Amino acid sequence: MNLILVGEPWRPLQMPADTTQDADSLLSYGMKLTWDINDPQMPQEPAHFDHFREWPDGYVRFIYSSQEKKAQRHLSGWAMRNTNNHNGHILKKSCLGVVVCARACALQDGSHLQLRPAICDKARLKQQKKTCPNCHSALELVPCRGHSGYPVTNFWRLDGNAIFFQAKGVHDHPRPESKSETEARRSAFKRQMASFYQPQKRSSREPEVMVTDTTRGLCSPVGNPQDISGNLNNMPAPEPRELLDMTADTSFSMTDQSCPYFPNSDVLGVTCDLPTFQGDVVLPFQKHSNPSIYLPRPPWSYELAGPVGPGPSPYSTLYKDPSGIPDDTDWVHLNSLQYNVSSYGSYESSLDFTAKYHGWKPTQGKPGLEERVEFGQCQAVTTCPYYNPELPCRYLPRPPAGAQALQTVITTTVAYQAYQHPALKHSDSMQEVSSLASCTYASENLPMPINPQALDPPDAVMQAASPSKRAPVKLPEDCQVLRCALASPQEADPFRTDGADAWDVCLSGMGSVIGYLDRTGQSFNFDNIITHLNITLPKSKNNKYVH
DNA sequence: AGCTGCGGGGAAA
DNA sequence: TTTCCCCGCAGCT
Repeated sequence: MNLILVGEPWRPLQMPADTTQDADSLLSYGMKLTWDINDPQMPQEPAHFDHFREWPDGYVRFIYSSQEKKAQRHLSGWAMRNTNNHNGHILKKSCLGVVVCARACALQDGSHLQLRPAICDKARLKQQKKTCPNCHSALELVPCRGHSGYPVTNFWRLDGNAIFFQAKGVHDHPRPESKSETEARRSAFKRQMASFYQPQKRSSREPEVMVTDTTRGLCSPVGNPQDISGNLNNMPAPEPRELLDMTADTSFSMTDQSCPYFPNSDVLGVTCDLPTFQGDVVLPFQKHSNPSIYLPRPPWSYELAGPVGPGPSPYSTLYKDPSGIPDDTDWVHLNSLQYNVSSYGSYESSLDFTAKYHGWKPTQGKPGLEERVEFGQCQAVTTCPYYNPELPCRYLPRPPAGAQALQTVITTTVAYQAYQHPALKHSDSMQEVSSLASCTYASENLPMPINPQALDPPDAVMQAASPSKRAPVKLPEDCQVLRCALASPQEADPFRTDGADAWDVCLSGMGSVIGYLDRTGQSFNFDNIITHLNITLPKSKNNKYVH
């Protein structure tokens, strides 16, 4: 197949008339232009800027205004650390992954621990020495291998009045706690600690001392042990857009569960032991009925264990003394069941996907957009980064190791069906293709059909299904990725004025889908499966860093 | 203490 | 040569 993506540099890609409008509503501005972060000359004076994306994923490009504060700070929801690329003009960051419980213990609501790895090496080592606040087993760092076995990389480049952002790779791990959440929680913790040391002053007035977050319509009494976790009522005021998005979440109750509680009485006992507050203290979060309120990440599915790339598995050496007292402030209660999809941006992710999804309709397919990349063969790959031979079931709460084959079969079938639908109807009718699911390039905003002939279904299926194919799928450097996504303009953020951002739903692989559906008891039908096909494409030869 | 950016330098392909 | 990563340092919060 030939995904010919040759566009005139710095010019918006030409779209067929009947799809231009849709494309405009789905493309980020950065993706409409053809540029690479390493280009000697960047698009000059972009006409538009993209909204800041907190959770960029996939091979995406955005152009932010140089006035965008978050872009200025090179922020990301992902835990990105600076990586030296020996290029002073381009800031490169690589993803650190996510810190999880080594035993993948299920919290009270079935969710899993997903911490934000400390950026600082020393701090991260210190962090990993701590134990899971829920089961007291070790914490482990799940490295990101989403870019050809290497961590996903983000590039930032300031050029004129624009900040160019380019991401390479697809995160193959759940989202960690976002930086803002971490900071908010830590600051909240400090405030809570301060209040704890003034118990008498507060106790007499406790009914009056309500930390009210009017922006979220939440309040809870300070000093209540349940409040120690300090999350909801101490979260920073969201940006207007985020606030709007929260109110758009139909599952969000403004009244109930405003007071988080500790899911684990053991933990509660620990955290209520004031002396232990002096140091790092576990601050378990209780998931809100809508966890997106303060857990705005839809963790990737864990089910399909997979290779860890070139490096050794980090999981085998992480068990520690389970009797250790949790001493980490950095843990958050997540619901991985509802959020096995990846949405983009803090505002996108604040919405309850499960509530939205059923109202979605497939977007219109788009004829191949052009990218200044030379395409050749495409290869469907799975994203299975968590396989650990020693812990074969760690992310498979239900299927035992022996069920692998069964899951493989199911995965095969569904994967092929998911693939085949667009394939069978692709050639002449984009609308028919898109009636099933649109395949978007680079996961965000750029819908582009996948030519089925290049996907080579058997190969793709085999790779996704065969246990023997669990070996790391080495991809060409800087390969491009096509990700089938379901994007619904109708469901796009209604508060977004430019309509540039689409709701992309990307799963980390068919196995993830199956596992998710399996866990949630949903049937294997196409509507329940949002394909996430990674199509690798050869690297552009001129993709070099400017030195 | 931790985050961030810069830069030196080694390893691997 | 290119592209990784690790590491240390300094500035900042």
